[in-house]
Amino acid sequence: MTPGAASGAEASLELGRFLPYRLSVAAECMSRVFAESYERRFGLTIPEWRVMAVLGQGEAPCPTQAVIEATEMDRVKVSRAVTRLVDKGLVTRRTAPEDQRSQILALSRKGLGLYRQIVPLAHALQAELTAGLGTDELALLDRMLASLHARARQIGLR
Amino acid sequence: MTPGAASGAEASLELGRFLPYRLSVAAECMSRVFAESYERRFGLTIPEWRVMAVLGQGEAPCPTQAVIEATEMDRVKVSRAVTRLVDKGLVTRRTAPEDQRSQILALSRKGLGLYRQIVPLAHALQAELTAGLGTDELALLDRMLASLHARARQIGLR
DNA sequence: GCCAACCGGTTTCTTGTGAAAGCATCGGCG
DNA sequence: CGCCGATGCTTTCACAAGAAACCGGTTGGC
Repeated sequence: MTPGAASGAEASLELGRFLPYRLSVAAECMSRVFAESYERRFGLTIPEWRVMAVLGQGEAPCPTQAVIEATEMDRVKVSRAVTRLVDKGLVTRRTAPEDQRSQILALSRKGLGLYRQIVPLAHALQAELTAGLGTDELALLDRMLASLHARARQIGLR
Repeated sequence: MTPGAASGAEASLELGRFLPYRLSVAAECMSRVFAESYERRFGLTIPEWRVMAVLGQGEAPCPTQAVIEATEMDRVKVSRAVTRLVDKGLVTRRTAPEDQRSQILALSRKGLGLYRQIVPLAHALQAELTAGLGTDELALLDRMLASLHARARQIGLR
């Protein structure tokens, strides 16, 4: 922190040291890298990938609602991603027997195959990005992101 | 890290532990909080606020190009944000004498007034969000974000 | 000087997003 | 049973974002 500016009430603000900005820019840049990679190699968008990621982990069929929660994405976004994935034959969608409104999603055989191709790439890309950081640092990063996320969420809902 | 999953080549991937996802979700959530606050209290969008933040720091008139670089935003985004700010009377725009293509931007008196209102709020909100973290941790976070950003950028440009 | 490539910035066009409305189903309560 | 609010998901609508085309203005090579 700049000498003579210890309190939280400075008159000026350097964007480059402003956390929300830093976080947003870093996240965006990172997302772009992944988005491009997924798009180029697998023809997937990030929302589509996120849905597949949820369906792939555990491989259990899963109601849409659970996907919405697990991906933290908008209902609409999920709905559209699922539609596209079904069109591509990567995901199956059947209405739940016990509640006809809800839908049970699962990876198709083809989808599972693709998922198994993507996962190693995702891990590799993540490793490449985090190469400069130690595992203990990464653990701390994780905790900090969780803390920031939780607080933002708390403030966000009024 | 999960026991028995030390290498980077796991068969599965838990979205909740996947850094780009975590980062993206946290940043988005945080942005929403700020966006809502800026909008509600000052009628500004985040792109608009970023432009003002750059113009406010140092208060020196500044060519558009510099704003584009400092905010890491798209040319188009900046162009539109500036237009709106000029319409609102918060920013002045004159063509540079030495190069008629380029434009020199600055906060108007009114804009500077608003800027001085926003800065303390921004700091306060940031403080609230980071309340759970120590200053040393925050410094580390800053370094890690820089590292991730730099690597992503490097990978990004082919 | 003149023309072509270039550059700063805006406009156009396509696409993705989320809020709100819509549609179908479900569960509770009279 | 039959209504009515709640719920799961989709569609519509308005708008923001970025790619590419565009429009002066500038610069460098001849």
